[in-house]
Amino acid sequence: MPQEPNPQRRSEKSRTAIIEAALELCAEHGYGHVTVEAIAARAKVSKKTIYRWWPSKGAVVLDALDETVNPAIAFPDTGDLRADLEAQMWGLLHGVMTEPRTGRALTGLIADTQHDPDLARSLNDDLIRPRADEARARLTKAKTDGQIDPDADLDLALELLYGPVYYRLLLHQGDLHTRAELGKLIDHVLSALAPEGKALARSPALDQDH
Amino acid sequence: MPQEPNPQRRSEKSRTAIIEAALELCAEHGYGHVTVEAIAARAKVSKKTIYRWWPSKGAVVLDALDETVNPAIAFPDTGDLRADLEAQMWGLLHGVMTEPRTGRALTGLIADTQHDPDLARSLNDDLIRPRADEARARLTKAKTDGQIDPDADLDLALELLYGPVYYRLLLHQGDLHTRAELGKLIDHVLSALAPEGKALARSPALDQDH
Amino acid sequence: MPQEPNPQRRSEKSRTAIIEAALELCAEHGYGHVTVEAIAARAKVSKKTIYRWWPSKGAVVLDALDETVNPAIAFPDTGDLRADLEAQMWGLLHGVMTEPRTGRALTGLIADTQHDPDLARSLNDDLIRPRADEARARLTKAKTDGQIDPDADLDLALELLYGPVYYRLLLHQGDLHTRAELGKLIDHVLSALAPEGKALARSPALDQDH
Amino acid sequence: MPQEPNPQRRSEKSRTAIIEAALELCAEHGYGHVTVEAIAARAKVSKKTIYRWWPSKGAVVLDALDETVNPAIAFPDTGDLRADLEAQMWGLLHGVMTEPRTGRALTGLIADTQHDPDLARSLNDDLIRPRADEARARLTKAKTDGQIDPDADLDLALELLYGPVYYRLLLHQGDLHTRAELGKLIDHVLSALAPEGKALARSPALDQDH
DNA sequence: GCGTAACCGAGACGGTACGTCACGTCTTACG
DNA sequence: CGTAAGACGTGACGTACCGTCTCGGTTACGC
Repeated sequence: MPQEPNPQRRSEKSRTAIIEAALELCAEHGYGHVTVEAIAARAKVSKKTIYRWWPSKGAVVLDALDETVNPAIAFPDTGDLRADLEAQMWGLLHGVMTEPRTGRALTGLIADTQHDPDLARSLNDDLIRPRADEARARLTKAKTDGQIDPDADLDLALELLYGPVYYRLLLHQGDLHTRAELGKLIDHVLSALAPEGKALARSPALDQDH
Repeated sequence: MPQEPNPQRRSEKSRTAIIEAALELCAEHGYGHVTVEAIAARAKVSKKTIYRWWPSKGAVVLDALDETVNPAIAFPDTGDLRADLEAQMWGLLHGVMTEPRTGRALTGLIADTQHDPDLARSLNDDLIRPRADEARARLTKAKTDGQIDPDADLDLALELLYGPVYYRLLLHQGDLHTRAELGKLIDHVLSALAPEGKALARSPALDQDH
Repeated sequence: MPQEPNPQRRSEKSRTAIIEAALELCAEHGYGHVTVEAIAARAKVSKKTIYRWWPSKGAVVLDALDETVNPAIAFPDTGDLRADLEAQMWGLLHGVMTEPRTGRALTGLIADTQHDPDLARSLNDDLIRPRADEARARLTKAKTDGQIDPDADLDLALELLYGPVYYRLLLHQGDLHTRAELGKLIDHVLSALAPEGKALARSPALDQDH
Repeated sequence: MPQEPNPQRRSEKSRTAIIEAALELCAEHGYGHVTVEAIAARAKVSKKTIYRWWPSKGAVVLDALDETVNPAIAFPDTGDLRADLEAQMWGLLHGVMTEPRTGRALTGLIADTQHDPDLARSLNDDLIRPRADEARARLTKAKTDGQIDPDADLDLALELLYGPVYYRLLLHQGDLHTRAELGKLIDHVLSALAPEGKALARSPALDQDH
């Protein structure tokens, strides 16, 4: 029998210490230089205890992010779609990606998924997709409310919003969007989503700064 | 790559064998499972020879990609901006990212840049930025020709084009854009760039498939 | 050996396999061509396990000799000093130095001490000095018993006995003392140690063979 | 054809620089830590040049010692056998073994002979045996002159003289004989060699210091 | 006195082994 | 039974030297 560990008896103290240690070490040395051995040492925990509950360091960090990051990137619903989008995306940029404890952890985690399909699945299931679903739900609601065109392709819109953000995160790591750039990005996408009557002649978002 | 040692009598045979071995191993086992030892063994070369000319396996793979990938993603100039964009981006998707020898190599390389700033710089300098510069130049030319709005923000446009592509590459790895999706993406961005007189009432790209 | 790590749960099986492998490899290829990697491979043990408990291959071989060699060079006490000396020295020559498993190991070890002071100290403490102490004790007892001159310089005597033996071992490696030569050597030194009344007119040991 | 190097064209400058560098490096780091690469670098010489003329670093050091050491250990002949012996042996101890440039070189060289039979042969042929032959010749002359017993076993005598010296050199490296100890050793051996008429009742050399 | 063949410096090359690191598994003793 | 401690086999790391091998350049012999 593979005899899975009985989660009833799991030590909450150890769990917390491990998650805490993982984030701290990510902040200090960067995800790539964090090792299971170091997490165990920092958390005063046996390596066995880590491997009993998680399959890899990536899974630990994912759990850690899951607990830490949610408040910063929750999707609000104030009725003002543009404000809600900006709030959530700014939370993502400012509350997660530039926070030392979580930013390097997140990019490292995404990096790890390139050679760990299980981790990729977990990351999507636990972190990425739920946010996307929230965002899609918010856009769908706006569509129902008549704030955006009923024919708009919401998935394309989501890619146009989040693609550039992650693109910069992963390929220009230090150089994320400023609040102004973020605003321009959102303006552009939203203007294209606008219902026909309210459509602007052309998207102002692609005007240059002047 | 910053080859400090004066490459006065560098062995071209070894160099080629190393680059070839690196790409083959990426194709077979995935970038993350490639080791310098394996490259050396496959290329029948001493590890020292690899370390003499490259600082890390990432640098080797970068050089390998640089040589292999350029034809597929060169930026054409047929006069038809939309066709040129689609050709280049489809080359990127189809000729690089889904090619076994280069696709896994590229994503793994990007992953590695998350904890190797030198590699990140090299990747940008040698691979990413030159393509972006070509694309920007093509757009600028189109602007000069009056095909796109003189006030258009070309950098934003580039992010809107390439962001979603890399976003999918890195976060939904198996699931890249189809040709149709790519076309829609390009249509959307180009329509927003169109000069004022020719502006469509609203971007057709955000219509759903029907 | 100064085993810093607390040897609480050290694997006896590994320890034995390592020591055994070390001696076998010395016998097969000679100490100088033995490598830690080869010992590890032969003993089916990780290199790390060797380095955990010993600082160098020399230390391993020293431990191995210590366990293997002791019976052959124990100092007997039959009451007959000359016989005891000859027995012990012949054991050293025949039971250690010409045994394939130990002979090449010992000379190689001594060689290594020339550039490893820690090893030199260990070799003296664990192997050389204890034998010298036993021999000195045996001579001291003989002095007490009146078998040798009470004024005799025992340390000089020890050097005269063992010096030539090691001298040949290290400088004429194949060509150790025969039993007859050993007997002559012992006779010479003992005759010089004889108490005054029993002194021979001159040492017969320096007569040539005839 | 193996085309041996033509010694006529050999660069004396390189030869000297190599030998000089070898001894310096022995003095600085100890024979065991000297490498051919370091010798080449120090002597501003190509490795190829070293390997062209010597088969190994041991051979270089042997040549170096051969040139440097001879004056210190030449065997004098003043007519006074005891004085001659003491002079030569003290030269060996003081002029060679405790000299930084030569002492560590010599012991390291002897160490190396334990796993290099060619080097062992060269060392004996070039350095060890010639001295032994000189010593034996001096003793033979003394025998002819009637200063020592015509039946004396000169080879045993040589072993009794030099064995203890090398024994200490190799096994108690820091702790060589003092002049007094050396004198005692010589006295002991010579007294045993004395012709019958002059024989002492017993060897005074084995009396303890008092 | 002038080619030309050898030596020379420089250092790249294929190798072997080094000693270290982290992996993921395991064993032991405690609570 | 979960845990802390940590030894274990595995395998890759990046480095150090080995001894061999081109390279051009320089030197000195022999025609």
